[in-house]
Amino acid sequence: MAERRPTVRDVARAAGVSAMSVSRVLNGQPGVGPETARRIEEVVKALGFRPNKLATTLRRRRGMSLLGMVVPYPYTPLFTALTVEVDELVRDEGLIVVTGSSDRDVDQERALVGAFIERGFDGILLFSEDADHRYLKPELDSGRPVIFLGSPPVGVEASTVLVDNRGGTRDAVEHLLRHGHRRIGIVTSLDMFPAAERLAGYKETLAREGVGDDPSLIRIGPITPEFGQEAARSLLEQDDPATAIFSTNYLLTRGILGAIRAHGRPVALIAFDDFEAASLVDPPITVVTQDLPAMGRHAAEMLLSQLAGVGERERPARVVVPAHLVPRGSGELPPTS
Amino acid sequence: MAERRPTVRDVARAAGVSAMSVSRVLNGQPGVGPETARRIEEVVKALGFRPNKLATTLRRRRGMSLLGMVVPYPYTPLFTALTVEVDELVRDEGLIVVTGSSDRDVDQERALVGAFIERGFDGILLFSEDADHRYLKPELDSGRPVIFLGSPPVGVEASTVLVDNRGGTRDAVEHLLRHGHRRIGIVTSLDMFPAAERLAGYKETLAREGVGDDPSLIRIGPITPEFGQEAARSLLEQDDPATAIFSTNYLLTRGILGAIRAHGRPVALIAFDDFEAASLVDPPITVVTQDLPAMGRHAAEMLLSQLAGVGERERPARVVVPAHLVPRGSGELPPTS
DNA sequence: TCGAGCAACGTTACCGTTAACGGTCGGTCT
DNA sequence: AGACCGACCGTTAACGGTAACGTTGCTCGA
Repeated sequence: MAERRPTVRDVARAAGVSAMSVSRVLNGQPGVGPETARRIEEVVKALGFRPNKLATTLRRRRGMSLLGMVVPYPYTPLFTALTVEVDELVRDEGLIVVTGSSDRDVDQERALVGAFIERGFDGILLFSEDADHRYLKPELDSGRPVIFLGSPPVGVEASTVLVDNRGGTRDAVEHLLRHGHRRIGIVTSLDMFPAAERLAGYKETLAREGVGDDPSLIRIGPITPEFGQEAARSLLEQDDPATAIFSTNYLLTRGILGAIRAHGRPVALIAFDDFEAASLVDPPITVVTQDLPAMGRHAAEMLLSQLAGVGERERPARVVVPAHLVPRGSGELPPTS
Repeated sequence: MAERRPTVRDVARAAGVSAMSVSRVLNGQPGVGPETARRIEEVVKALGFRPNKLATTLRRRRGMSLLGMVVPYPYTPLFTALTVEVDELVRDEGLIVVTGSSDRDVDQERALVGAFIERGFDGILLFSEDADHRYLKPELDSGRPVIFLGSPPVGVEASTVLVDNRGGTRDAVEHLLRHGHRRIGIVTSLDMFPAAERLAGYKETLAREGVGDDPSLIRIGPITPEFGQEAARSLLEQDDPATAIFSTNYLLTRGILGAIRAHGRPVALIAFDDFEAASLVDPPITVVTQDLPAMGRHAAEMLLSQLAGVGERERPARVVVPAHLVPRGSGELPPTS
């Protein structure tokens, strides 16, 4: 019952040396004779000694070997793919990646970030929906890596990996134009940086192509399937309806799919962000995907580089990864109304 | 640059008291006069002091306030729903839930569990695919809660939340029989406890209903979409083919859906585990769902109860939550061949 | 008036590890 | 021979917080 785990002192006593020699052997430091080292290693094995990471981290002021990823909603394929990618790249350094969800709640997001910091996490990957990150300034100054993913930090400087939201949107809109559409509806929200960027890309592209944006084709609301459904329904049923829909978010897309099905006739659709069901439904959904492996690679690189250069704070980096159009069927439908 | 965060001692000095009084105020312990407490609280706020959880945990020997969930593959809806449920139930206790994936690798699973333990996680939620858990005995003896989800521990005793795999399978098979099927194929694997249970339930039910199981209707292989696809294809194209398919796992289901589509004609299908695309495809997929909120509730209860009764080890509990058949269309198709 | 009792603190020590520093000892160089 | 060196190892004191225990001073009853 409730046995204590052995400590360096226990090992030291059993081996007839000081705790310091044990520590040296464990960390591969010089200054211990081969015979002594051998004896210590034997005792370590015999007692099943494992160093206490809390104590080590407390003493060394770093080294929990934990990376925390904060995502706004529970683990969609998007975040998952990224986590997996980062995980593979940092595993060699002995780093563990864990994920927590803020559930789209800013307070919860801050609480989670704070929890990670308090607990000595070595770095944080942050898909933030917060509109102010100044509370992170002390941490950033202290040199702890916080990498922003998807949207840039507000009020502080930090390394960031963004997606080419405008470019991806431009490709989608041009794709629809090329297939004969002139009335392209967009369903989006404004409270997230990516969504706002995508709306901007939509307007830009239509303007550049001489189509002009019609307010009656724009639906802005909460990021929920319910809003997506209602928005798509009204786009399709209004006077002078949309012949194609561009969705800026997966949750909206889910609602839009329901509306299109209820509508009866197929409607052209391009959705930002790939999702598993996209190729299972009929017709398969044309999507704009973010280059997640690239995002993960950059994020991992930034993290490792900042962890290596302890103390001295690096100049924050910022990269933008491309977004790719993946034609699958739904985006190639001609106008029908 | 690289400023240190304030410590209790800094606070104490600034407030003109001892570190211990600060500690008492922070933990709501008695023994500090109201005026002194007020002054301390002011200084705490002014310095932005936040206690160092590592130091606290090291001293108190518990209290990282972290729960780790280990899942075999990255965050499918199944695990996600459970995490969310647990998260809500333990949040009041100040506990944070994070998730890590073993990526279906037993070594990785053990490494992750070990990492959580070393880092002072207060409890572990384990969706294990390991065939031996004796390595956890010391931890269980020490009183740290490890809750097994989905499959029971092997070689040790620990609290467990299981799903009624046999019951759910029975409902599915009976459902298909009721719709006129006599040749019901099953696609499954054996290396996981739930899959084995589901196969057993399948055989049991067929036997009880006087149909008898035909080896040519059983496909056992790795849990991958590729195998699912190949298995379904052969089930549908062999002599005396299956008229209905029962899938025991989501990854298999994905492959099976592809095979059915390639097959051309609709085929009755019931899949274990719900998934998002299930209601988006045509026809919508009839599934057997696990009662995840109930699982989460039980798991959280077990955890909290074990955390409350520190030291003394509780008798391991075991509960089985029901599985429900959700008819959506694909399971109600009649035999066609 | 003494001291029992308690509130309000401070001191010490410890959690487990390691950085910084010191000491010892055998050997080399001049 | 004495100075000097480096390899090996131990001692001390942190890291940040708090349990356990002391200390102080005050109140209040006998």
